[in-house]
Amino acid sequence: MFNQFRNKFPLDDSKWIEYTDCFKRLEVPSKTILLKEGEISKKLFIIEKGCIRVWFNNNGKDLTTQFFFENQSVASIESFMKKSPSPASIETIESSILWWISKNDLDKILSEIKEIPQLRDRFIDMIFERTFDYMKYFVSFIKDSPTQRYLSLIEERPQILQRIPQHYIASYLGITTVHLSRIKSKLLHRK
Amino acid sequence: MFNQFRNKFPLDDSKWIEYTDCFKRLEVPSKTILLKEGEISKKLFIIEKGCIRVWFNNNGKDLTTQFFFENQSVASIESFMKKSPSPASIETIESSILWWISKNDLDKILSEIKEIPQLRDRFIDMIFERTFDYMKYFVSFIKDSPTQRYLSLIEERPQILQRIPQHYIASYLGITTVHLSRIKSKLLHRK
DNA sequence: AAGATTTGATAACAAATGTTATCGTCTGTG
DNA sequence: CACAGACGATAACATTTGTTATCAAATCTT
Repeated sequence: MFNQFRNKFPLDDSKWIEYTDCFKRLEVPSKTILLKEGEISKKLFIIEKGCIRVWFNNNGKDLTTQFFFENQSVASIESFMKKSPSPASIETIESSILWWISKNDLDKILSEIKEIPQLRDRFIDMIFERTFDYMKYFVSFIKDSPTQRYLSLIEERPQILQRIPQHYIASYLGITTVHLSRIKSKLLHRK
Repeated sequence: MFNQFRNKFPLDDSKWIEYTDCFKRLEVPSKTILLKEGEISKKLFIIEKGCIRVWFNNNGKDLTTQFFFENQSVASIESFMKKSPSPASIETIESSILWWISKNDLDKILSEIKEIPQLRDRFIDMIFERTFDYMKYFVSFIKDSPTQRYLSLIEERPQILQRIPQHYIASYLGITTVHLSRIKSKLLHRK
């Protein structure tokens, strides 16, 4: 699982083994809740196989804000960094194989690798990228109609359309399943 | 203008003078465009007096995403950091007194102060805070109705209600001025 | 102070989106 | 194989929000 990263990091072997030993394997069925809204996020997950969504509960309706697939890492970042209650839940969509690391272990690793300047800068860049991603989401949500957002999904993240059940996609687009059905049917008949 | 920060930074006097000399004063009337959509952001502004909005042009309609007041700093961050065309414009709302620093000068200062660990960590924290702010905006937009968003504005940022013309507020809430009028009138008559 | 511009309210109508209910299909499980 | 539950389409109706137009008040300019 981690060998793909092995030669990207200038660490000696003993450190490398110490770090990778911090990760534990976890196999779970679909619809497993990995973090519940209100809890404090103490684990960072990496997906070996499967997919995961992050969602908010709003008066019983759920609102999905992100999907994650193989090789991506998932946590409720704000909760994870600040030890505050998570505003969102994290849940598997398919049955999945995951690896997780505790916040304690990750903190230790991060404080050590921050001394390596190129990794430190890389880390800062990553945080910026995350910020810019949120900006993009935000702007698209308030600028574009649901139809436009659906079309961009088709263009930019076809994997979502293929693997994710439609009611989660509707929730991701911020609309009801009924409305998503209407959008699809309109697009079909116009062609 | 900068003396309020003087004792927060462990810099010797010559460095302090060198750094503050990088800032230039600028006095502008209202509705001055400081950065145009599509341009590359090369200046970071700090507001001594006045207020500023950041907005996107979407098919002629504008969509305001942020307001800034006294003592806040403003730039199209993504454009500023990555030297990419800015997706947003920056414009004064009131006539304003500003201080600005060029990206070159700021980069020089940042690379120097990053060597001071506590400032470096502070800088990383600031970036995280910015990320969390965007998350909050984003979530509120997709979770709450315009009426709820308007009520939160009253609660959390009354300054905006007092100083900002209503059509910019409507644009900030993602609705038309007509609809904002309706919301206000409904709230009034219900009380 | 007169006229122009900006700002905000309101009404009438149109378009987008939500709600509820029904039905058919698919899929997994016993 | 049968059946329950999940998933998706569609219709009818309700609600929200946008569009266009008009008017009044406030503010700015000269």
